[in-house]
Formats: sequence, structure tokens, C-alpha cells
Amino acid sequence: MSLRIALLGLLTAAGPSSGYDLTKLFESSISNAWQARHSQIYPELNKMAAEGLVTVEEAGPRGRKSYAITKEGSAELRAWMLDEQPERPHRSEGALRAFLLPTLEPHEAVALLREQAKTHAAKLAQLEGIRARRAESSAWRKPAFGRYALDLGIRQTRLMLDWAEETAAEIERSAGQD
Amino acid sequence: MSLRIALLGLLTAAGPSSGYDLTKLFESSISNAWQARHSQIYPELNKMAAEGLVTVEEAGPRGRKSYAITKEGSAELRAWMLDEQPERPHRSEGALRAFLLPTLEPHEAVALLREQAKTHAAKLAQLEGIRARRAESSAWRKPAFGRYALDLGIRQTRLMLDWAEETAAEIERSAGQD
DNA sequence: CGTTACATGTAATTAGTTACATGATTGT
DNA sequence: ACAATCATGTAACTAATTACATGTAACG
Repeated sequence: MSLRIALLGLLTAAGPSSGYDLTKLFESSISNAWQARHSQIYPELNKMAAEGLVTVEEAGPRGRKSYAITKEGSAELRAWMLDEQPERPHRSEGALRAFLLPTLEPHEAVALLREQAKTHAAKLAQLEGIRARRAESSAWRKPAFGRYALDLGIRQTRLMLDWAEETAAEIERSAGQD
Repeated sequence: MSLRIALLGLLTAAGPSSGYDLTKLFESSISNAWQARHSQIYPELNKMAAEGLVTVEEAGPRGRKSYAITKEGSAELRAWMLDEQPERPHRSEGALRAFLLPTLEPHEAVALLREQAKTHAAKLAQLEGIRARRAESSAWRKPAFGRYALDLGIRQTRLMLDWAEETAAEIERSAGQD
């Protein structure tokens, strides 16, 4: 269901778009929140069109199909935002790795965490760059789109960075006592 | 692949266990990191046994099968921890909601965020309770198992709580200026 | 004329959820 | 006897990934 919601959200945020456009939007704007490949997006758009959540304006070069959200689509999106239960199953390879850290030798765990800290630092720099350069650059209909998710993404990345560094330091300290 | 890793990790952390035990461990200990139903766990254990990553000691009442990790299984787990690429696709309904916040009226968004803050506060209290009561209570072979993942979970939950409250306050402030 | 980007699809496979199905042991 | 818990499985379906397949328009 969430793919559908993400598509309806992008159509609201960016206005009428093709499947191709939406595929790129997944990569460029909400990849921290959700992602999908074109092979999943195209069939879903066709299903949604059949159900009346979006309309197709078949026009444009190369068989391009532009989709626009309908009243029904907006209602579905709104219902999801307001009604849906808060806590759905959540999977995180990062958290799984955290759980499994004690399967490694302390020096290996420390090296792994330091490596990950580097990756998170790079991602953090990238996200902060986006925040600095945002403003009117984006294609959103309201400037607020993307802002809250970006802020959340920056906080989460910083959290992972701090956690990795502090946990590495802690393991080093306790291993040194042996 | 991650289900397999999670199972190998639990068998390392808790020692030989049945599919039933592992199903409960998913619920009670690593639900923040990964979850799986028995209908996914049982077939996966059988596949892993066929591939030699675990051994079956068919014994115990009610057709209970106890699984133990093998050398090959440990090697697979270790390889995943050390070799695997860091950034795999990540989906988060929480982040998707954050992106979609501007589709709501400001007062609705504020109400939603405050509601979520409550949920996160409850979860935080629960996790901190677990941390306070831990020590020798758990079935882990090393006391460190669960500790790093629990710390990470607490940090992440606190982050969501803070983000929800601060974002609610911010939206309220900017909506008040209209 | 060739390459890159645009543009849409389907097929095969793997991962995960929900529902169905069955039976044994323990405790009251 | 009854209920709760232990214990394992399969079937049907939905979600997602990877690979296959095709063709058009724009740019140099």
C-alpha cells in the first residue's frame, strides 16, 4: 500500500508526472523514505488509473503518459495520513548489524563501526548540502515539501554517525581492559 | 538474505533453538531490527539445514526440532558482517509521512505529530525499562548481545520523539503567523 | 551516424504476509 | 474435559528486485 501512497504524494507534491518522472523523483527526492523501480511503478500506475485514483493524459513524445491525481486519489492519501495505524513492521539492516556486533572480535567491530561512521559522515555532508542549496531550486508546488523529511533524514544520519563513533570508542575501551 | 543472517545471529546469540523459539525471539528481542513470522522462518530453517548452515537435532516433545549453527553458518554470518555493502535500500513509513506532512492542513499535521510523539514516548519508556532490567535476565550467551541494538533503538526512538515535538511546534509557530 | 537520455512495458524470481491446517503437551 | 501454549507446516497472495525487451527523440 505504501508504494501507492508514495506515488500519490509525489503527484501531489510535483504535479502531473509520467512514470519516468516519478521513477527519477524516487531516486532524487524521497530515496531516504521510500524507493521503487520503474518495473514496480508502471504497473502500479496502471492499476491506480483503472481504480480512478489518477487520470492519464496520454500525450507527449515517445508514448509518454502523464498522470494526475484525482479527488479520489487525494482522499485515499488523506485517509492514509490520518487513519493509518502508527507502528508497522520495520526492518533495518543497520540495527541488525548492531545486534550482531558481538559476533565479531572487538577490533573487527571497531574497524567496522569506524568504516560505517565514514559512510554516514559522507551522507550527512551530502544531505546538508542539499539543505543549504534548497529554496526555490526544487520542483515542488509548496516549498515545505521535502523539508520535514530532509530534516528527519539529517537527524537520523547524524544519529547513526554518533552512535557508530561512540560505540567504537566504548568497545575499544572495554577491550583494552582485558 | 537478511532473514537468514538474523536467524544465524539468533542461533549464535541464544544457542540451539527451535523454529518456535526463534519466532518468539524475533518478537521479544530483535523486533526493532528485524521481524519474521513462523511461516517464513520454518521453510528458511529447512533450506538452511539442506545447505549445511545449521544442523537439526530432531528430538523433544511435539515434534520439536532443535537447530544449531554450523561452522559453515558462522562463516556465512561473518562474511555478511565484514563484506556486505553498507547502504542497502531502506523503506520507512515514518519518513514517508514526514515527506507528506504538507499535504495536511497545519492543525492536522500538528495533531498527528503530537499523537505520534505520545506513541514514541511510550515506546521509549518501554525500551528504557528493558535496559534498566537487563543484566543476567536474558538468555544470551554473551551479555553484550542485544545491548548495542537496544542502545541504538533507544536513540532512534528518542530522535523520533524529539523530531515530532519540534516539528509540531514549528508548524504551529509558522501557521500562527498567517 | 552514433550515443545518451527518454519512455514504457513484461517475465521470472525472491521476500514477506495472511490465512488455513493439524496435532501434542501442560496446567486447571 | 477444557484451555492455553507448544510446535510445525503449507497455500494463496502481495510486494519488490532483477533481468529481458523494445522503441523514440535530442544532441553533437
